[in-house]
Order: sequence, then structure tokens, then C-alpha cells
Amino acid sequence: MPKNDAAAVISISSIKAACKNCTLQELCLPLGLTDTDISALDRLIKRRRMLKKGEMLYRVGDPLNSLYAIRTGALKTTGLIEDGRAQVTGFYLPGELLGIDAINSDKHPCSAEALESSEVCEIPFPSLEDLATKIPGLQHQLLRIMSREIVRDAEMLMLLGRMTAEERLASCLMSFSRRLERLGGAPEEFKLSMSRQDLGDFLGLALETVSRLLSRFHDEGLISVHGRQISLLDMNRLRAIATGNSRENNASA
Amino acid sequence: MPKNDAAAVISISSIKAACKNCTLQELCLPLGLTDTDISALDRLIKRRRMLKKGEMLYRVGDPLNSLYAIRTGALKTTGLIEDGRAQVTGFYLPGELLGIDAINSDKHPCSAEALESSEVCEIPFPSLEDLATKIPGLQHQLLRIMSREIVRDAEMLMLLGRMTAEERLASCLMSFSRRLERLGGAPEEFKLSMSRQDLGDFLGLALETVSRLLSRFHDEGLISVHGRQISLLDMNRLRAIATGNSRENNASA
DNA sequence: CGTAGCTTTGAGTGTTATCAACTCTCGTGG
DNA sequence: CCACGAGAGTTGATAACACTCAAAGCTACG
Repeated sequence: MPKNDAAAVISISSIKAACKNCTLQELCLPLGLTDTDISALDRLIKRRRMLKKGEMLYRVGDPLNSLYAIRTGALKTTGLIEDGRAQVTGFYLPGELLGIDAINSDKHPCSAEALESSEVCEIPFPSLEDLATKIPGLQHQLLRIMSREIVRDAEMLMLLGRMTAEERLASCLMSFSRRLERLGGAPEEFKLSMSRQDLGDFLGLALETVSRLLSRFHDEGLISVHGRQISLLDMNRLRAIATGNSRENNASA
Repeated sequence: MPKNDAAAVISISSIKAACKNCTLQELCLPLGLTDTDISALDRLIKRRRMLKKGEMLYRVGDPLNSLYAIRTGALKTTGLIEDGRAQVTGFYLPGELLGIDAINSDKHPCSAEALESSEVCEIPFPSLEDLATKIPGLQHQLLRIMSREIVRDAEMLMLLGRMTAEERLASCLMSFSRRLERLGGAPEEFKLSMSRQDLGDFLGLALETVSRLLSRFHDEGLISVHGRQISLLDMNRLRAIATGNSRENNASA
């Protein structure tokens, strides 16, 4: 059975413990640190935690104890409005850091749920903060990661505020592609780990709209869709749509 | 003439230089620092910079040299999509920190423009980072501010993704009210420093929609609008609208 | 006091949500 | 091994909310 949840996103061979041996090192916290610094960071990592699909890593209101670096799998974070409406605030892939939005109030302002079997590194926050004062490079890396999150959120604001449904979906597909490529995967072939509903809740669209759009992109030869398996067939046109560069020469069938 | 641009947002009497004497201390970077620590921080602040209405503090792509703490006035940050569409990614009031989204790439990913005459403290970032390694409290405060920004962005994501135009505007008004109150101003009476266009570009709405909605809120007795002068007359109902708690008992006139 | 920009208001349109039915997929148990 | 059922996804019809275009009123500044 080559069909493996975790492998769908990226296959990582080194299950060895230490950050030192982790393929994700270049994306994660230790980027740019010396070997001795990484060892110090290593000692902090409390344990690796396995999550099954649907399992919650933390919930809204939980106290902030640790940040989580994703090793394998995929998670989503969700905020809540009282009435049924849900907003998915983000999808998180290996090498990305979860929980930094809790630093402000010492409580998690959103919930994090595994979209597939996932493995995360738990990093006790007080220890991390303490270590960061001793290792300037680590502090800088922490600030950079938080800043990147802010930039990414700002991009989402742009997306939700000013883009059409078509542009949002194209944007989202390109984003997955880019991030997967960074992880060493094929940038034009991947399996979505989230439902159409999740995708819609992320993009501010009804799940039906997501479905219709995927079908349309498929019909137009931009992508190929088989359930959650996606192939990007025409990245250039997709990119053009995502960046709004297809508003005049719009070849809408 | 009591009508003063800066005073419209908040009247600050202490124009004295040091953070030590700054009314905004409790909102800004020095929060929770000891006197000696604040003095150290003080020595960093390069100069206070005055901005006229419409003046740019920095533009997309400018290298990150400093962060900016707002003393008086108000600014907006804007991202850009090629074709005319603009997204206002945030409005910034006194006590708030500008530029932290540039840490990730050492370049400003958005532009910042003064909405009225404003005064900002310029904080050279490398020095700040350096000092933060020496003062754990400062590092923590920096992380907290960045985390707060992430939380606020996530709230905007919710707003843009799942809220109706009505809810967005109510939300926005309540946000201004809350932030102004924190600054010591009256929470139900304020003057918007931005145009309907800016408001629309922030909320993901057409300026006409913003205008219509303000008129409707006015007619319904929720607020009073005279140009940019706003009074919140029924905060409770406004809050209910903002949080989506008025979806059944909707008293649309 | 005139002009330019901002704001309001109106009419018509379009994109996307909603409601609804049907199909597909996959896992479970007979 | 096949049938069944539940959840996920697709597709269609209809309607609403917010956009666009347009014109007139207002404000503020030179």
C-alpha cells in the first residue's frame, strides 16, 4: 500500500530525534543556528506528539504552554463565530510553527486540528523564550517567523478583501504548490488534505463555489481534479489568475 | 479653534522627549520594563518624526531600518494588487507599533501613509533586537506585540471571510471605539481620519456600500454621522451586530 | 468664491450564497 | 465479495447582497 497519509504531503526518512538531523531544519526554528545552539534548542523539545486525523492539538482558550513545529502531516486552525459560521484561519504544513498567536494573551485564540495523521514537535514556550535571550540568532529567527505569519495574514486579507472567488482559489492552489515545493515535493502534483468545506471556510466561499470552480478549472485545462488529488497543468495561467493579471484577456468559456 | 487634527484622536499634553514621560508607555514597547531598562530603550529612539497628512512613512519594498511607534495621529498601511485594486491592511493609532511585518524579509511588504498630521518615534530595529537580548522583558513585549498583530489579523480574516457588510462596519466602529477608549478618549464619540474609500478598502467593501451603511445605521438610530464625525448611540445593538448576534431578531427598518 | 475631491443616493446588474437533489467514494458489515 | 449507508462532492435553479455606473450635493481649501 503506497497510499500513506503522511507521505501525501512529503516523505521524510529521518525519523531520528534531534533537530540536527531533521530535514525541516532549514524551514523551522533552527535555521541559521550553530551546531551547539541547535543542541541547546534540542534539549528543549519536550516530546514528539502524534496526532490522528481529526484530533485537536489545542482548543480556543487553552493556556499557552508550548509552540508546535510540524514534522509531518497537515493541520488547520479555526476561529469561531457563535452561529454556525466557521473561519479557517490557516493551513499548516511541515516546517511551519503553530501557536505563536497565543503569545499575546497566553491563551490560544484558535483551535488546531489535524487534517491527517501528523507529527509535531512540542516546544515549551517559556524555555524557548529564555533560550532566545541567550542566542540572538534564535531570537531573530523567532521574530522572523512571527513577522512571516503577519505577512501571510496580510496576503490573506488582500485575498479575502479584494479578490474574486476564482482568484482566491487559484491563489490558494499556488500557495500550496509553493510550500510543497519548498518541502521538496513536486510543485504541480499534490493531494489536498482538507475537505471542500474547509477550503471554503478558509477562502470565504461556500463549499459549492469551491467545487464548481475546481470543476471549471478542470474543464478549462488549468488543473486536473480527481477528488482531492490535484495536478496543476497550466501554472502560468493559474498564476496570472491568482495575481489578477487575467482581468482583460479573460477566456471564460 | 478647538478643531485640531491630532487632538481629534487624542490630546496628549506631555510632549517631553523620553518614553519615561510618555502617556503611551503603557501601550507601547516599554510596558512592564523597569526605569533603567526604559532609559536604555530611550537611548535607542533615533528621533521623533513628524508626518503631514498624506505623507508616506515608508513604501513597499523599502528596506527595514526602523520600527515606528505612533505618538499622535493615525496611519494606514496598504498592500497593492497590480490593477487599481488596493487593500488597506490596517489602521494604526497612537501607542501602536508599525513595521513589524518587515522583519521577515528585511523589506517593508506594505506602504504606510499618514491619514492626518502624525508624530512617530523611530526605533532602529537592529539596536532594538540587540537590546531585547539583554532585557528579557523587552523581548517578551516585542513577541507579545507581534502576537497581538497576528491575532488582530486573524480577526480581520474572520471579518472579511464570513461577515456581511453590515457586520463588518459595526465591527470596525467598535474596534475604533475600543482602541480610542484605551487611549483615554471617549469611546462613543470620535472623528474618522480616513475616507470612505479607505474604510471600504479595509473592509473589503465598495465605498458606496460603506456610505449607504453609515446612512442606514444613522437612520436606525444606532449611530450619528456628520461627515467623518461619528457618535455611537447604541453600543449594545452595535456590538450585537458586530458579533453576529442579530441574525434572527433583525430589526431592518 | 470657485473648484476639486469627498460623500450621498439611485438604478441596474452580477457574482456568489442558498436550497435542493443527485452521485460518488469509501469503509463496514452481512 | 457484494450491498449498504454515510459523508463528501457535484451540479442545477433561484435569489440576495453588494458592486458598478451615474449624477447630484456637500465640504474644504486655495
